[in-house]
Amino acid sequence: MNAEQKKILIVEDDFNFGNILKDYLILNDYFVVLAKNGIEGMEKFQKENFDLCILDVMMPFKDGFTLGKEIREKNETIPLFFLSAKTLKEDVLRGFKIGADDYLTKPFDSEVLLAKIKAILNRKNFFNVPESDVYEFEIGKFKFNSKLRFLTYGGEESVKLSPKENQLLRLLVLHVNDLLPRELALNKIWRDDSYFTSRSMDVYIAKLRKYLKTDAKVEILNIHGEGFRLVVGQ
Amino acid sequence: MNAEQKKILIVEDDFNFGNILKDYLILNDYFVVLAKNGIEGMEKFQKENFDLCILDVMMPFKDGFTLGKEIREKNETIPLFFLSAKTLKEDVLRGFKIGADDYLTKPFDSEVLLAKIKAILNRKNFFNVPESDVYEFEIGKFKFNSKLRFLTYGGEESVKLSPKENQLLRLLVLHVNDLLPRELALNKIWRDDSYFTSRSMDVYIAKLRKYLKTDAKVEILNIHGEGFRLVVGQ
DNA sequence: TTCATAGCTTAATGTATTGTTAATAAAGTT
DNA sequence: AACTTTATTAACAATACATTAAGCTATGAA
Repeated sequence: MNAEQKKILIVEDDFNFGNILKDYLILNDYFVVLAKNGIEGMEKFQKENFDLCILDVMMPFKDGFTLGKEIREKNETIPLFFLSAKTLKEDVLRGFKIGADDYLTKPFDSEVLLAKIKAILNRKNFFNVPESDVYEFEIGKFKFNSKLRFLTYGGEESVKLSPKENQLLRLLVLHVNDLLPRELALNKIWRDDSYFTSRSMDVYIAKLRKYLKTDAKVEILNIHGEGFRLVVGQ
Repeated sequence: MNAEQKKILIVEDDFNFGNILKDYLILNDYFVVLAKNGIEGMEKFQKENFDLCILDVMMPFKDGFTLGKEIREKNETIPLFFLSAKTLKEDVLRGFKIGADDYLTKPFDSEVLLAKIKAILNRKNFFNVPESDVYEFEIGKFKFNSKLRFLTYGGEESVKLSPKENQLLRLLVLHVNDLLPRELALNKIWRDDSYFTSRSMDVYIAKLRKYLKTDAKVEILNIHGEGFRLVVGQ
């Protein structure tokens, strides 16, 4: 996949239908992961960052509603589409109650689905952060390598960063002098924005501040209620 | 209205249908404004902050698509629902292209509409997104950044602004040297103009005056019974 | 398998920020 | 003068954040 492509997770137990849908979306330049059931769907959801989930409702082991609910608990913002042959009002209502962005009844028009996907993914929101392949950064007098996970000050005295420290610092650097919204970091790194992950993030901010305090010109500022901001003085 | 209610703008030329819809939503605890056509719809949209717009597609003078487009230009994130008797695929696609969040064909089930409204308004998606791309301003010798919520004087000595201070100053700046009607600020920021919110606004005016007094050429004047005016001397 | 440990989460505690309301004074209007 | 509107400061409660420490858990070495 290339960095600009949006990632879509499809969870669909009907092998044929799932693959047709997958191919159609790939043809339209999305990066698609297909899971065969709810269990697998949750696993794949946890493993990487998706921009959208399309869930079939009727599936063995774990149905789409249950899966959708679990995903919604982990991530309050990711768009969810339900697919179903059931056109019962109760089901539709249930879908929206879980926090669906749309409920499509089979058969549906693929062009309309595509339009809906586009509309929701092109919407301007701060979760649309382009991926980047860059992994070497300068932060004041520090050098930060996010691939090898270390931080050096003036060419020596290297600090090893843990995976989470590393990811957080990386996100901060990618937004230098600008706002890194709290929710963005939680969604990207923790894949879950609950009270506790938010506390956890605070702990990591404290750790990073400790590492960075050797250079007085480098600071992590808080913007109350919004997020953090890595400032590098000239 | 009370400040917790979500505000919905309905634009619908069919008087009966519009009123039924309005009453139904009011019954479900929304604050609703009904406009009879596209022109009036745009006027009302400009006056206060809505959380959602429901637009009928076929209307005289200005159709729903045109209005939707204009609203989208002003506000990239507000949820838009289109209502139409036309079920033509081309129309649906056109709606989504404009940036619709949903396209409902009449007749539709009111419970389903309600579920969709709830789902989209309870979503934590869009609240934090800056309303506009312009967020850097000069006020005399001050620099004001409404995205990062700070105010600097002569390049240093930065004052952090709280969300409310920030919104108020932003509105004042957007009306520099001109009247910012009290009512407008209350509707936009407090979403409610009662006695208490008005007192609250006075408190914020006092705070801003304190921040701005370093530059004698910058003043917030009161226009008795009308509102405030941010004056910047040459 | 057991053990040590790095890495992460949760708890505990303290501090800061924010927005509303109150209290009181001052200014403007009629 | 009587009334309304605005000014300013302060008290308060509700959140949000900061920091340190303690408690888990998965991983890999022995």
